[in-house]
Amino acid sequence: MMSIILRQHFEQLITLNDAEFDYLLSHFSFKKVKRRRILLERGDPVNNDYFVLSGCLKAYTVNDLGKEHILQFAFKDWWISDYQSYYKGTPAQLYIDCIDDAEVLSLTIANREKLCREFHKIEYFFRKKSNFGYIALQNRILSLLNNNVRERYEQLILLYPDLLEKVPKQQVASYLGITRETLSRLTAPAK
Amino acid sequence: MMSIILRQHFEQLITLNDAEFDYLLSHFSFKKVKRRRILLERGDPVNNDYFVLSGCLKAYTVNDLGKEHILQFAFKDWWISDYQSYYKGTPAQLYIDCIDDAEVLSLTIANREKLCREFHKIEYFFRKKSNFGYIALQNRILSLLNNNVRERYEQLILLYPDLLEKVPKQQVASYLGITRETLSRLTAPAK
DNA sequence: CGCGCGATTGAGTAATTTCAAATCTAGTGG
DNA sequence: CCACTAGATTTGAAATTACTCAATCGCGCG
Repeated sequence: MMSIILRQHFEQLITLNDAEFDYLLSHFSFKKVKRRRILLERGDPVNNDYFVLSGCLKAYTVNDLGKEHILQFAFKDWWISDYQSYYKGTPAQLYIDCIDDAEVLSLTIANREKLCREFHKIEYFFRKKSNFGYIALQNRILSLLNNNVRERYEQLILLYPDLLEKVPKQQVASYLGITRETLSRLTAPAK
Repeated sequence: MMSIILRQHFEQLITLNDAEFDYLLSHFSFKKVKRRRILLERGDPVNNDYFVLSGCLKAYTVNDLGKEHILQFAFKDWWISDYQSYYKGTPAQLYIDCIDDAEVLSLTIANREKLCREFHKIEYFFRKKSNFGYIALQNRILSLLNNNVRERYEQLILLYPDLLEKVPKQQVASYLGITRETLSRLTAPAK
């Protein structure tokens, strides 16, 4: 079953015996999502954090002018949600769409907290995951502050070499905070 | 003593009796830092996470052209470090300077992990802190992606109304990812 | 075949940076 | 108390970068 992906994911940081993993898994629910389906819309209650088994998703905002800005992508082994609203119980600020047919395991905030209470090592796991996430976001901020558009693009491709195969260029542009035209000119042959 | 600040900080999320708090506190060391002193330089080993009791610090990078980009400020009740290097044990990428005479409590990574191992509720505390930090960084990224310079500035002042009293404007500009000249023109009387 | 989406290209425009110089301010020493 | 200085801020003008708008191209899917 696909749940082996979740188990391996947890076992990168902690060890679980079969009974523990089964118990853990029982707190998730499995879901298939089709390409272009919307998983979450602004204003919705944010009931779940999604662990991606396969496929590809994006979380983004839409501004007054209707422009999308992508906060994160999520592929196999990644988590995605509107965390602000998930943790605080407020309505979603973000949208989450399926870019490519996906399978996810969703975890409610209540179940997450329950697991953390019941198992010290799961609390440890999520602390570490959050630490790594924090570091990744700091690096993204530094990249936005320090680097020009070309450098940001090159760093991104270095970090995720197969991103362009998974995601349309205009969405990469949106993630970088530039227009699709500017990205297109970046990758165009040096005039 | 100043340590009451630390206790209240922890007690926002968990409860500690006197013995527990004393034990916790014994894992920190107190330090005074003078204005303009450098607490951490690129290449240093990152031994500590700093909890600020008073004063003001900044964490920043310096690029090839010698330009500073401020990743975070830290005032009373905040934590500051080069987390990537702190958690991974690699040499510092960031600088940390004292903007205003400060008192801090420092916590080594070994002591942090020890406390988390020994007290489930401290693990809980740091998980929650990391979650909140993650959310704050996501919001900063969204602000960088979604908003123009004026909007970013206005949001920042809304979020930290007394920032300008604590920090020179050029450092606010550096935090926003713009030049001091641009910030100056923002705040200039509408021509 | 044709539609729709994504990507590219060109031209003009807007925002921000760069560089240079002038001004202001707080703290220091005489 | 005043003059001096270093740091911080402001202002101006030119250069650069990215954006907007518009048109075109390409391609896969139904």
